[in-house]
Amino acid sequence: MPEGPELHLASLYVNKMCNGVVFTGPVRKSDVSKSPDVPFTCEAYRITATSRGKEVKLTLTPIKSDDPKQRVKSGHADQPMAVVFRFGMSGYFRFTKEEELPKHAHLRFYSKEKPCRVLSYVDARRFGSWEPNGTWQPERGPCIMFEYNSFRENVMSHLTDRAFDRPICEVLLNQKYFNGIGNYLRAEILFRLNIPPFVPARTVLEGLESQDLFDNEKPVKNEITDTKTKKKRMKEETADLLRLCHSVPLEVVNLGGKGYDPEKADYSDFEAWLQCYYVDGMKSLRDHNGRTMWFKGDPGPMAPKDSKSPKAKKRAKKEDDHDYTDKKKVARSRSVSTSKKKLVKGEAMTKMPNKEKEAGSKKIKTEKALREANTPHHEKKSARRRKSSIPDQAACAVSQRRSGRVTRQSAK
DNA sequence: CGTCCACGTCTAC
DNA sequence: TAGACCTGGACGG
Repeated sequence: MPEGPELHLASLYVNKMCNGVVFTGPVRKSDVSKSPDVPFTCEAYRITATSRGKEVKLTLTPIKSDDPKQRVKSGHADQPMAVVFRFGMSGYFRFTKEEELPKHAHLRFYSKEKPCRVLSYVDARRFGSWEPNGTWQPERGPCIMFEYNSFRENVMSHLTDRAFDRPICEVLLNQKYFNGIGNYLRAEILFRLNIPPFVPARTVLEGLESQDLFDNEKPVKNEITDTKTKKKRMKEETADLLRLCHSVPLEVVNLGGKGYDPEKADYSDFEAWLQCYYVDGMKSLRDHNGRTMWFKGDPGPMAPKDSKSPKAKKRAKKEDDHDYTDKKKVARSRSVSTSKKKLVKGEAMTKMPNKEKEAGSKKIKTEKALREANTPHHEKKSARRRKSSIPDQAACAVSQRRSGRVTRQSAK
């Protein structure tokens, strides 16, 4: 679940679910986990969470006894402890009844209630980790979402760093500067600005301001500028890559309780939100680190020539189950049409929308028809159909839109 | 059944 | 710049 927005949503989930809940006893770890034990035991404590970029910190706070003379049991904590988590590729938190512990619940905090409940850190692949008495990793930069000004300043004041010699799409994954950006966010952000992914990062960034005067909450006040200037500013504003590194992730947070790989119920909203990542019609290439970069149009001068682009094989959207919201699914009225934007006309190849399988969808027809109308039909990809899980219409339409398989240009 | 792919770091050659 | 570290879902045969 893991890019900045998901980590933040995880912190909101913990605060909401654990608000008012009293936890007790030791923190327990699964036998299979290689992460450290969390040496914290307490008769009564509370749990709160905060996030920063791609990390979440839980704070375990002992509750003082009413009885001032009651001593803290030996071996029991009387001071707060922080535990910092990184989610790897599949981490998330869940708060469940003890008998409903999720599979792969590797670290567990037990409530004091009668039938107790458990806050679990769940991580199927175990790439995630936690650190008792931890602090935010010092090598990671300021949070792209909640430390926007310092994030910006940190990037702009280090443009001479050799790190910026690399293609912008690869630099966006460098957590020293872009703490919170991950693979789907880099694709969405560059797509919004139509920036070729394999252009030298410094070229794209130099020229931007260290300070975003047009900051969020303060929409340029008392500034008497002529319309022209204003327009220009607006333009720059919307075209500012660093600003999008802040605002695009916040859009995901605002979708409410989900993000990548969330509960199936709400997942369709996230899918509908994606404009490029895994979307039919978009191209993809493996970057120099072997990560799939999704984009549209020109790859840019530093594109891995050689290369291996992703196998044109399977793609699938999983939809498991972790939703940080309680909201029951409301009828998804998301209109497909609104979510869809202009379709790209067939690019040189690589991926084209695939044809849909006759199987389920039917309402999709329209969309598809539209797309084909604008798309040169020279393609033939085998389309693989991703199961998308969401049964209702919008969902179908959405999944249809993005389910295509891609066909990589062959590798010669 | 087997292959490929996945929201991310880490560290070893 | 490669693996290593893991599980599991979607596909292909």
